[in-house]
Amino acid sequence: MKGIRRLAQHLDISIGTVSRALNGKPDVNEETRKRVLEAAAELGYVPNQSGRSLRQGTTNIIGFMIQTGTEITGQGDIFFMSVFDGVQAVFARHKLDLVALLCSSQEDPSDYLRRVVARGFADGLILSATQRNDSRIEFLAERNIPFVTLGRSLTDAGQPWLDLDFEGMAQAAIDRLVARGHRRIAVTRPHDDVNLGYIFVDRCREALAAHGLPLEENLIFRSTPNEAGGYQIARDLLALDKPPTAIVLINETIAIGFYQALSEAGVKPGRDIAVIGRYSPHAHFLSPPLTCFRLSLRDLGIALAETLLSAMPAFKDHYPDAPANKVWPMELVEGESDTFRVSRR
Amino acid sequence: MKGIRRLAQHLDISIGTVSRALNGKPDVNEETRKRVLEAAAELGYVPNQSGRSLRQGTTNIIGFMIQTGTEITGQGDIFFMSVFDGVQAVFARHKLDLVALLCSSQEDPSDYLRRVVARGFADGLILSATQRNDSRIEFLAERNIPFVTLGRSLTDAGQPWLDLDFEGMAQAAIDRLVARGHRRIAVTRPHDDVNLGYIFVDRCREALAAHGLPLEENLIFRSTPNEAGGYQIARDLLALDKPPTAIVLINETIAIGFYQALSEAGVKPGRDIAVIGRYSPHAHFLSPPLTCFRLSLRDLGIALAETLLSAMPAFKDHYPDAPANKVWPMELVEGESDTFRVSRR
DNA sequence: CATAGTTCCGTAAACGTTTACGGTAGCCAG
DNA sequence: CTGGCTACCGTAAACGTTTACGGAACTATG
Repeated sequence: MKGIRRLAQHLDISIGTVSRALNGKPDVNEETRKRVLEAAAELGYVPNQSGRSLRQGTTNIIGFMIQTGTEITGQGDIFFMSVFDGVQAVFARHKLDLVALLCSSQEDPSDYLRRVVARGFADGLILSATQRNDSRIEFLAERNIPFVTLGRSLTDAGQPWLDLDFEGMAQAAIDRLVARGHRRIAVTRPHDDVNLGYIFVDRCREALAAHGLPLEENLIFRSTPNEAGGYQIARDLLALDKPPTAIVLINETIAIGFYQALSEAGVKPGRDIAVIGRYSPHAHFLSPPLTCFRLSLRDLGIALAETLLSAMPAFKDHYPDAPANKVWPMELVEGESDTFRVSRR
Repeated sequence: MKGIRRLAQHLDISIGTVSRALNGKPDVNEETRKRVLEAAAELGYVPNQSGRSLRQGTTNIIGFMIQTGTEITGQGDIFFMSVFDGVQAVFARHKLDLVALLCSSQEDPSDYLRRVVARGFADGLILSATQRNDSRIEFLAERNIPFVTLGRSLTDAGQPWLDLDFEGMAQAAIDRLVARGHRRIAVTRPHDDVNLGYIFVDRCREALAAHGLPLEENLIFRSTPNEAGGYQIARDLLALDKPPTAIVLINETIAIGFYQALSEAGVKPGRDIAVIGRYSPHAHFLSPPLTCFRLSLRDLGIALAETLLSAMPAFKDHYPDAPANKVWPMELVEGESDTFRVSRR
């Protein structure tokens, strides 16, 4: 005899009463409920997840899908760990558990979803590393599986999404650099599948145009979102006949490699070139400290969770005014990497 | 009508045959199997996970438990993403899925296990951030849930474990530095709960003793395993009356902050002090490049998976000679941060 | 032709829960 | 005493699978 039956037998009451007692249902004497809870603790009983979700049609699990093995966004684990923490803070209130669904770099993300999610593994999903065209979105929308994406996509099934405010960052960075006299400003972008590259570069172009300046095509640097990519960018940049006087880095970790390549060439950020980047724990420990855009990842996680829950019928009424779409603002952290000014002539 | 019944009705055969056909059981005509598979693809049928695991008593899911919100090990996401990738490479062969179980920093890890794992959520577990005394180990051992830990623990229930070879690193680093004339060598360690600190420091002490040298207590630096921790260490170190001439850093990211604090004081690694650390993608992009110990995280993941499977009855015979315990060797990557020599006098 | 063996398939039980439903006992009002 | 209400509890069905078992239809063997 196992499970709830064992508990019921031990207490000499029916399994129905045991179940009701454990789940806080009303139709049970407070005295017996107390006995049940005590016995459950004593015997170490925990309800079987499969039995429960089979009956209820719900798993109380939310999946956060991330890809392993590759670096798509260059957002390190610090990034995810912080976001996770915010998400969990919300889910804990509803007895939901968060797990990270790890899609191997060997497997197509949509196949992965079909394999694991379509079997009723999770009640809802958070998608990260959203692609510019993302078939996962259609897949989930067709099946009516609640989800929210971290990152906008051209694929639009009316899904909720949150994203970082790359437009705001582009606008603020360009305005700031132009105000300091820069006229030839470089920007970086990740590879073609990543939507934020388009969003960011387009807005940089607009912001420059508003000042009557062009975004020169050879000043748009494409790279992998890691240290080596930043290193390569700096090398390419310095090899130009007429290098730019300022640059905006879109990824976090590329700053490290970028600084190093500059250093090897005797070029110093803030003195010889203006650099603006993204915050990461190391940003403050570069020489000079990186001027960068930061946001609260924990708060972002909280917002992700609330937006997802507002898309789930069972929790919708708890979050009446959670935004379905939102760009998350970033704040500027002043460093000394962008103090280089260009005088008008 | 839903699920397998719908499929069976559509094909006008029994659900038993459908199930056998889908699961590759022998007692089914190849012709009908073909029809079933086609119909399943057409109707988009995927078996329900709860129903299946309720019946089989197995979930085909392996959990990799990590803690969110806090930085315990200072191993970034790059660390986990790479390990995950190796683990998945093995699991894919057995149709096992890997998910990361995210334990909030707000919750006790053992309570977490009780809540989610004890309900039959996963068939096996990989534990990371193993503590010096870790109650999770007892909990899992009592319940006969197969698991392997990444990191040794004093808590010994005969569980399999893998760990990085901190002894080998300590020995090689100390020998190398002593050979270059250093006699006052500092080491770092994480906070008290983390076992590797004891392992590492103890071996450093032994290695020094073999050369007739002491490990001075005030040259053991304790810090958080992040950039800020490294910064603080360097500040404390430079403030000493008689700073050491060499240091071995046990965490990956502390090197960045350490370098920065040195730089601010005009002290240069390789020229004024010898530094040896741990590999991370940024190690090569520091100035000068960090001499560090590296290992293949993907291979480590593969070994973790194989060791876990060899502890699971259902897969034991596939991995007859997977080691139950192993320290994973690290290789030295030569940089220029440890070229500083001290002449005997 | 009888028997045994093989191949394939259908039936039904089982996994561990939750929950709709009905029933009993006690109480109170008429 | 009757009827209705409340409080509590037991029964059994249901969730979607897998699989042991048995049986039907053939084939092969003697």
